[in-house]
Amino acid sequence: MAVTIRDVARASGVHISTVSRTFSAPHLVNPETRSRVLATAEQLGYRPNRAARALITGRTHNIGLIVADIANPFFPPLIKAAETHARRRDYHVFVADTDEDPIVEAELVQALAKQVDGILLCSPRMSDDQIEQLRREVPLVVINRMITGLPAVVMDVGHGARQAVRHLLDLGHDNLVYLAGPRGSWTNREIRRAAGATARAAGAELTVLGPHQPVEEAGAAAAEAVLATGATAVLAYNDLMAIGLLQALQDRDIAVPGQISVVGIDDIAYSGLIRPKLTTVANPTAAAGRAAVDMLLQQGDDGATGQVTLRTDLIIRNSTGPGPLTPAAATTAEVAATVKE
Amino acid sequence: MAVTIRDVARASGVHISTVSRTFSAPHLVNPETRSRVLATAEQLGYRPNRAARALITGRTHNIGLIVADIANPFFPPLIKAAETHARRRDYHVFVADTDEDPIVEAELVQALAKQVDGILLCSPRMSDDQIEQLRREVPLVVINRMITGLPAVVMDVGHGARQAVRHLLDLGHDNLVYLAGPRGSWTNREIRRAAGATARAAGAELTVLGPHQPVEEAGAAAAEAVLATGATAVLAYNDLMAIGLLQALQDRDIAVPGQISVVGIDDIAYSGLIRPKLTTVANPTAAAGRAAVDMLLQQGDDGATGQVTLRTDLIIRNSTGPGPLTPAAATTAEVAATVKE
DNA sequence: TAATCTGTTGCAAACGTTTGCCGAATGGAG
DNA sequence: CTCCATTCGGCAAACGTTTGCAACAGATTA
Repeated sequence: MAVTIRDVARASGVHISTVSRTFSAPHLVNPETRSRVLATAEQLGYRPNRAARALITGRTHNIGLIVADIANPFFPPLIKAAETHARRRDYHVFVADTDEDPIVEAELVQALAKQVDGILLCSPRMSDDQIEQLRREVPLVVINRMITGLPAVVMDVGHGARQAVRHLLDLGHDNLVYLAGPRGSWTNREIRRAAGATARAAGAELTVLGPHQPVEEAGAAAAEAVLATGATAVLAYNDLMAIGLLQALQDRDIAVPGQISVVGIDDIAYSGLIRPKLTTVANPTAAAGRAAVDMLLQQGDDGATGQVTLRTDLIIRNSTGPGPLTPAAATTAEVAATVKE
Repeated sequence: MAVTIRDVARASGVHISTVSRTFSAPHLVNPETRSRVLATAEQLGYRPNRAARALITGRTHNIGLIVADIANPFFPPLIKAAETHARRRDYHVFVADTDEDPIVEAELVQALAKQVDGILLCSPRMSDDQIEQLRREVPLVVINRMITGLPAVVMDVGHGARQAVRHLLDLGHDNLVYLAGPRGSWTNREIRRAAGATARAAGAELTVLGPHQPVEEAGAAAAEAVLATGATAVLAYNDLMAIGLLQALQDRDIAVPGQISVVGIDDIAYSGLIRPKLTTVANPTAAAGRAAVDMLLQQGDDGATGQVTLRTDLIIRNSTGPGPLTPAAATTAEVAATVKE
């Protein structure tokens, strides 16, 4: 059915090995022969069979990308960047969705292992042990999680979280809530730690509510609990939860930022589109995707297991405002000016 | 390095063909032998090599999914549903992004062809001819485009567009704008035709502005042109453009729906989160993804090339309101009640 | 008792490539 | 004219499976 290397060889009067070399080691074949082979190949519509090639070379030229939830707007920009970047290097990308389930996660890595040259693991929910185990079956790069000895690309969410809390403190809030993300999330632990430390250092209170699934519904559902704490400012694990919370507060006629300030994390596409515009911590997800691909593809050469950290930054918009400790005159903008380091 | 069928055979004292059959045709091997083989396989951590299997069976158990823009919020729910559904049937999914470029699109199909059992083509921008050409190289299912003779899953956007226009007419608008989508989009043509016909039948005016890239920026950029037409209601190719327009109007202090009504299409996740909440046409994208996968996997059996049409429906929210022809008393809700067929 | 059938297993070819090895042809140096 | 180096292309084995065919044993039938 399909046209193979053998057809091209026959049609151009050379041995199949010459055809093979024309494609995989052109410098080893006479320019004249080469162009003749190339011509007939083109004419016959020949395309190398990657499966066959993979069988003998051991390199598939495919990579896997495993994320918790494709529909979570945090991921698509990362997926897009990784795919485009990989393709530019002649790699194709399997994308798979674990639905936030660590078991599915592990199964997926194993199922994909034989079919790819490596796997990008985004925000994995597995245990460190499990991940280290899997790393022995297939090259891995972890995104958004730090595991010693494992190549990783992380966003320095701690930095962003500190900025966010300091921003709230400067605005005159001293009773804060952290709306926690899913169990098993490294990012969640980092934020929690950074936010907690920053609040404590300033003598402010920070209540942790959670864990929650990182979705709107969870943010909305947490509204009652948030109000019950009496806090005047909330930092959410991600924008989705922050937006859910915003909606729920709006439904209860609670003014944001008038009565409560809300900060998200991620800066997903539409956090600037809702009203009030969401103050949030911007993550360079596209850059992370590209960096992870590069890391994965270089991994074969030397066993160097770098860890790249990308900077995150607070973006002050309209969902945060003065708290109870602020002189009434101070505006958000004035206070915002002081937070810049 | 990796453990192969041969290792399992040696370790369990049988021929490799018996091991192979244990996995691919269990009924052909003695239950006793089978369990012994299974046990050693498990113990050795054997996993069949899909590339090798593909080489001889011709079936890769992979499918390709090609979309115009992963980061466009219309696609992720479709991708997610398709991937999950495919995996449940033991298929893995390559996802690729064409960046709205028909040339990249064609290249991708060819590059993926040898590596998959079929390809899902989402909202392709290629010409019909090109697609029919490619269909000869690899099984194809087209999503969001109707081409005679080709298996397809389409959303009946015409239906939704008619509903939307009728809704606007009923509200008392008689000067409408259609903010067109990208050149080469079947969906765009369908909407345009349906909206045009419906408006014309009612003696209303419908100006078409475009083509545009299906992104927010394009919607925002079109604001001036929209105002210049003097229209009081706008139907946009998709929610993204509608939202962009909404923002731009807001920036110019033009009230929505007070002065201009806006309708989107797609009902992406956040069209209900922005203010005013966007009136839009809901597309069953997840169902489309699943249907397309089913279609692709059944295609091998009989050459039956079905075409599935999924229903779309207008969702009335707050971005549409009474137009110049409406008695001041009529409220959106009242008018809305009349549009239901 | 012989013939036939059924169930289980081994044998070997095949899938489409890549690649180490070897021989042939060519060309320049001595 | 001989020798050596270099360039080029063919040969065949290998990658990890699947699968048609044949062999064999035991059971069933005539």
